[in-house]
Amino acid sequence: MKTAKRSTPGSRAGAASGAAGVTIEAVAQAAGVSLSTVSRILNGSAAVSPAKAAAVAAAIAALGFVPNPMARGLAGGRTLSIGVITQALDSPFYGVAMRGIEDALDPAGYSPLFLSGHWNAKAEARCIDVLRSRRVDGLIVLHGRLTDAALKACAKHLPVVVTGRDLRAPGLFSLNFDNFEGARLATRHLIELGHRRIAFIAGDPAHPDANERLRGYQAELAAAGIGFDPALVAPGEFHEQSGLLAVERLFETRQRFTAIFAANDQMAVGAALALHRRAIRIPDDVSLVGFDDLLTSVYASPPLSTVHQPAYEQGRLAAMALLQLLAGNTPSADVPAPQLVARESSRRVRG
Amino acid sequence: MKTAKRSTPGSRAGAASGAAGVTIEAVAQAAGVSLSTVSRILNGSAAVSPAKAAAVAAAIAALGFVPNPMARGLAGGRTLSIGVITQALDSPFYGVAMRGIEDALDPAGYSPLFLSGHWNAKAEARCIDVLRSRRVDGLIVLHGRLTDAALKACAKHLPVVVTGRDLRAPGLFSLNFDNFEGARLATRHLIELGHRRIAFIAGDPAHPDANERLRGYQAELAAAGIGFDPALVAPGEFHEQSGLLAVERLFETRQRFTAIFAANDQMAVGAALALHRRAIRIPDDVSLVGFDDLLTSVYASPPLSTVHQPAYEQGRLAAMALLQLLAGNTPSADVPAPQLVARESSRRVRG
DNA sequence: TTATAGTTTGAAAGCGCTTTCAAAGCGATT
DNA sequence: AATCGCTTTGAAAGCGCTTTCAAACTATAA
Repeated sequence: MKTAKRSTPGSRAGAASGAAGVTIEAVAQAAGVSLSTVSRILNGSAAVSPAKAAAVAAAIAALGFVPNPMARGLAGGRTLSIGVITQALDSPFYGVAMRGIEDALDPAGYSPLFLSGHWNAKAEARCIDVLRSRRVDGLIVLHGRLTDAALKACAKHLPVVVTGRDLRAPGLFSLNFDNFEGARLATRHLIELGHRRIAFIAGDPAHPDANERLRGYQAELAAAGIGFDPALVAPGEFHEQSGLLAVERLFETRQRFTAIFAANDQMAVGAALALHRRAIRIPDDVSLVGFDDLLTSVYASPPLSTVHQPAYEQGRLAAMALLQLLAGNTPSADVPAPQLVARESSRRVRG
Repeated sequence: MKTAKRSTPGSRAGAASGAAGVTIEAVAQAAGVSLSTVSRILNGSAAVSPAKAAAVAAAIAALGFVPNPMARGLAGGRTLSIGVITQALDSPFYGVAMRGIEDALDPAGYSPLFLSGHWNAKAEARCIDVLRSRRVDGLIVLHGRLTDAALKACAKHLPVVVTGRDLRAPGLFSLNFDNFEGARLATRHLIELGHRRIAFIAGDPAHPDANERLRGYQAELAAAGIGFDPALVAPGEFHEQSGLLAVERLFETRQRFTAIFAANDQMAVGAALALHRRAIRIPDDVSLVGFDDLLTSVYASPPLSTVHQPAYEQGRLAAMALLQLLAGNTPSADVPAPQLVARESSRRVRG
């Protein structure tokens, strides 16, 4: 069978649809030019007479030729695939970013290759090895745990775009969201509603975003002349369970507060459940504000007031920046500023 | 630079970590055997003397050799990559299945290649073309919209595993979940709690699962001697908004019911919001049961009673079945039976 | 008209691997 | 000791493409 296939190169049993199996050689033959000329047209790597270019274009269209990414990769050309290191495939936040990446890459003919780093620098390093062995043309790292130095080193071989930090290096572009300002917005919202005792559920301190959000909370409190009370800050880990536990802890230590600001929506949801369990009504008894604006937050009961973080846009912008890098341009990207989305989980404090 | 690289094949500027750039030739040289022998050992494609095998293994370890998937793919061997057609990268349900796939594939050395079909047969067909041009070794289709015939045709070239249907063909394995039984379980749960007027929020009728769930609801009603009232069935489309709208419609048409069974959790969440808006308490005034058991359902307020669907397991089993197919075995897989998870959104009907 | 520089083109090498093919090795058989 | 059949091994072809190199043009200047 293999033998048969080899002896009749054209007989690839035509793909279901499309026409995998059509090689560059077939195109060259059909167009009456050499193999190299076709390649040059494909890659725009050298000038070719308009006449031949037209003939080749026609042949490509007629035969439905699609270049084989494997062969391209092997030969040292582009593979048209982009490695993406995400943290978890089922993350409600990164999932949306992944969709943004896919949508931006697709029209350019690139395919993303997603690997999970599991919030773990070692795993991410492994991902990079796999991705490089697969000859990806570029790399997008979504909020990686890798050190800046490791990322810079990687960028020496491969264009890299990273989200969640500010880093500038050759072949490296970074995209960040203003978490500090976002947290100020959330806190200000609560203050404007008359709240003075605002509890804060912090995120994983290993995560720079978490610290920025805490800083924003403190800064806005200070700006409003409200003293910062460390007892009102409950540690969390960015997942639902930790939000629930944080609220439990707040009650156990007998804190008094009229509002809670959770450093992300997942913890806010956990917090909401803790309140629900104690028959504390949102927003009548306690106002609740989250951060991220996950898809699900719109349909929480009540719908969650939160700071919108443009996950889709971040993914899309990261991909577009990488495309720019690949094209040899200097990318630029305007990550939308944080915006408060006031829904039904926050209201004026009861006088 | 290119020239320099080529003229000194070994000088690949050593990868950051690992050692991409070590070729099979280097291994052969180090082990004092021929290139083909190394390949044979790598693929187990022929008997090799133990002495040489040991020498090669040692050389591989010493050099940190990792086969180049591109070259393998080109040469007609395996690429160690598996195409996965999912519906949306940010789906709370498929995301978990994707994680299951990743976890099962990783230890076997395979990498998944995720593409979204957007619930659309045409898009899926395109995905298959891309995947085949990338020479994936196998295909996993998560609840595809492709016809059975298209899938079977595809399986002629490539091992295929598909979820969400029952289909048997050479090179094709399918995995299904018992939606009918799951819906019976949910309905029975409500009936056992004393509910007689149970509204049903249906899913997208284009989706076989949706119809199975409706059938299950009807069957269990019949089994309990409760007449089926079509007016109690509100159409939905499997997303939150449609769940909310469905409840609105139920109220507009002045239906009376003490419980709602939504064909998935996302619609249940939408329904919960609609009830919340009307100050109808769950479960005190109306019981609510969903289907799927999404991660987020545990933290809904109140936590949602639902039918657990093993998304992670389905992903994992699909991947393992494909691995079996690849190994030339006949796969088998036991998708766990549906299980009702009674949480706090359902309770005994008020006498 | 002929030499000169620039442009377009094709042949061929090579990317790293798998696989065929035939040669070599080896023990068993007569 | 010579032969047969089996297993192990290496050389070489080829997967589909990119890229170098040099040949073949073309236009321009002398």
